Amino acid sequence: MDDGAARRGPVTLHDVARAAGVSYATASRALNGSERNVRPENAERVRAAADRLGYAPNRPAQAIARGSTSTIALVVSDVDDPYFSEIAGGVIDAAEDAGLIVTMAVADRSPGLELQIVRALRGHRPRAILVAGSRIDGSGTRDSLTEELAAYRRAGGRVALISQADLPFPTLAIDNFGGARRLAIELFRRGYRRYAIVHADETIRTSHERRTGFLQGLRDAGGTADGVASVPADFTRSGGHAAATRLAELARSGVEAAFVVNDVMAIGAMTGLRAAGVEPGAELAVAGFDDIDAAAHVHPALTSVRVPLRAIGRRALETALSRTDSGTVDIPVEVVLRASTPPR
Amino acid sequence: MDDGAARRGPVTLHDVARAAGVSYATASRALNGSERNVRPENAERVRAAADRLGYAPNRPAQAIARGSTSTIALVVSDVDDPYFSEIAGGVIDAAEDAGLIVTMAVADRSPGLELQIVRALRGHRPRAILVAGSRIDGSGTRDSLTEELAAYRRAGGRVALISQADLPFPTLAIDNFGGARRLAIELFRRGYRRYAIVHADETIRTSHERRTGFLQGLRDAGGTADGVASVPADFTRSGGHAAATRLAELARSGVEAAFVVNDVMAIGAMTGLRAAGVEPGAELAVAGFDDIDAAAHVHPALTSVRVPLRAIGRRALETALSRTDSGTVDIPVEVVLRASTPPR
DNA sequence: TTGAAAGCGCTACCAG
DNA sequence: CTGGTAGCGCTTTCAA
Repeated sequence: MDDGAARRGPVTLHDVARAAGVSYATASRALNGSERNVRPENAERVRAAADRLGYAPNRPAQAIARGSTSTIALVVSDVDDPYFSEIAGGVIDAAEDAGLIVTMAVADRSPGLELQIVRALRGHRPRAILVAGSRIDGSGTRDSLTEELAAYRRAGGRVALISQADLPFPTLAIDNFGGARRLAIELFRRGYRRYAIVHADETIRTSHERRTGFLQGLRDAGGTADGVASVPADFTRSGGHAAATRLAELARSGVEAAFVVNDVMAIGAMTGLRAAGVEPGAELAVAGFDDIDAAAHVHPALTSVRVPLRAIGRRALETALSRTDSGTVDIPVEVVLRASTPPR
Repeated sequence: MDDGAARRGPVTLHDVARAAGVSYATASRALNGSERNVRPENAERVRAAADRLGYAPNRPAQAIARGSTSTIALVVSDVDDPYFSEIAGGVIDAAEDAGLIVTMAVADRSPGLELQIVRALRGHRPRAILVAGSRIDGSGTRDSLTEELAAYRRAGGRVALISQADLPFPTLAIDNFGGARRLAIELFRRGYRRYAIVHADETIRTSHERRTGFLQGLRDAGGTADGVASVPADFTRSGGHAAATRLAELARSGVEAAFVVNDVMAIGAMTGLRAAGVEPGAELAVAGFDDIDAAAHVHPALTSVRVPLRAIGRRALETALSRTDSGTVDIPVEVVLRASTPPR
């Protein structure tokens, strides 16, 4: 009755074959091969033996024999940020559907680290490498990253980027400029005339695009971009929170609405405002961008621009895997007006 | 000048060796081996060639040759939940320090899926499998999961569980009962006498432990657990949000404080309360559990029980990897009183 | 210090 | 339909 289950080391296909009384090759076919060319009776015996022994095929071995793995590599800037974790959720979902597993690395918003990570990941021979995260202008890492990814692709790998326009790979481009522009128009229509924009460093592409889009929207709506107060802040919740001090002052001096370049910061700002004695929504309208899950669940519910994060994650995987080399995929966004920007 | 970089397929060690004019074995030693027994001059040439060709060692091949991979498998219930993403962040950090990469799977709070995932993961021969997520009583999956993990370990794998006491593997146990108990005592000391508890299904171990711990604390503080209102809810933010309706009624009928079994739900509840016209903190004190990042950044800041999530992630990896088979590691928790439960 | 060659577990091709 | 076996890319003895 002892099939060797107590032996050290994993059960191998060899063990299974012996236990089932068939050849190595047959066992392989029964378990993983084309399924079609092995007598049902034998196949059954092999499967039974595998089960009994708790056999799990050695993936690295399969990978090397087949020349391709069943993993997807995902690089994000930060797992704790809902923006990225929602994207990651989408990728993981889609990967699971495709029988793939995802390895996740965190670049911590450092282009240098991001480069290192991609290099390391390449060695794992994933089916695809997905990189999510705002490009940082002038980091000097652009070319190396491109070269790294190009080498990977030359070797047969697939690549997709999320929100990193202008690298020569299939990219899911989020319409930051257009979304912010339309948000501005809607806000203007609701009656707001005096604005503040809370934004991050100008080298962060996303922040820059959203800010300029918003200003353009103001002009397009018939207003002016002059006199819009600019409040720089960290690209994090505490950044938003910290910016609230300044925002509270501005509110008291007549500013009516604040556009914060992402929801995480906006939520931080709302909390900070409340702490500073300014009621968000009532005394200062606040709008964000991304429409993360939490946006609809804060109080007042946050006006935002909906970015279909989970769908983007799924789509990124599909794009990478699809044979046809789609260039840039434009992801449409949509303004979502909520209670934090009541009509005035 | 053409080293074959334009050839299809990845650059192999063989290519590097040839380019450097040394043998395969030497190249291997120079790049990955014990480093010590290759002439510096040769080592340098190999490294240069590798660099020039953009060589990245084929990990699956190394894995099979060495008999061990450099990946860690992490199973969580949900990536979007800060509880898990903070843990994941800790794991990824620690893994990076150890030169390991983490593959992440999401069990979606389904014990069945969790089992399947562990089975699949086993095939990837990770160095360790880490499972985070509250055990669900009576799911009938306990024994199979144990067997799967045992088989993995028999084959040389390492295992660590987070908050899943009572499976026979090294476990990081969060003191749910004790933390909730001490929270109750502190709240009692602050003057609260009439309570409600928002909790999830009793089969969710974590929820159960926190609820009973809180009740015990009330008794230990000299109060009574009788008459504590029980509000069942989903183990999610919207669950907490939905529970707020009931909570608002209770507040109006004299309940002074609500203990919500986790922060995500508690934050949802605070938002819901505000929407229902009850000011959290002022009209109804609210306390949560976990002390996720957001807890300190909502308004009013949420009283909670601090669970060192990131540290737990790091620790889980260390525990799994450590030779000495530590049994259960007790993770201390700490009550953090904030503005959502002002003294009364 | 180096090279040759035997595996590692599995797939896939080639005969039977 | 089945078995034998040559690789896959790398590590690691074993000799030289």
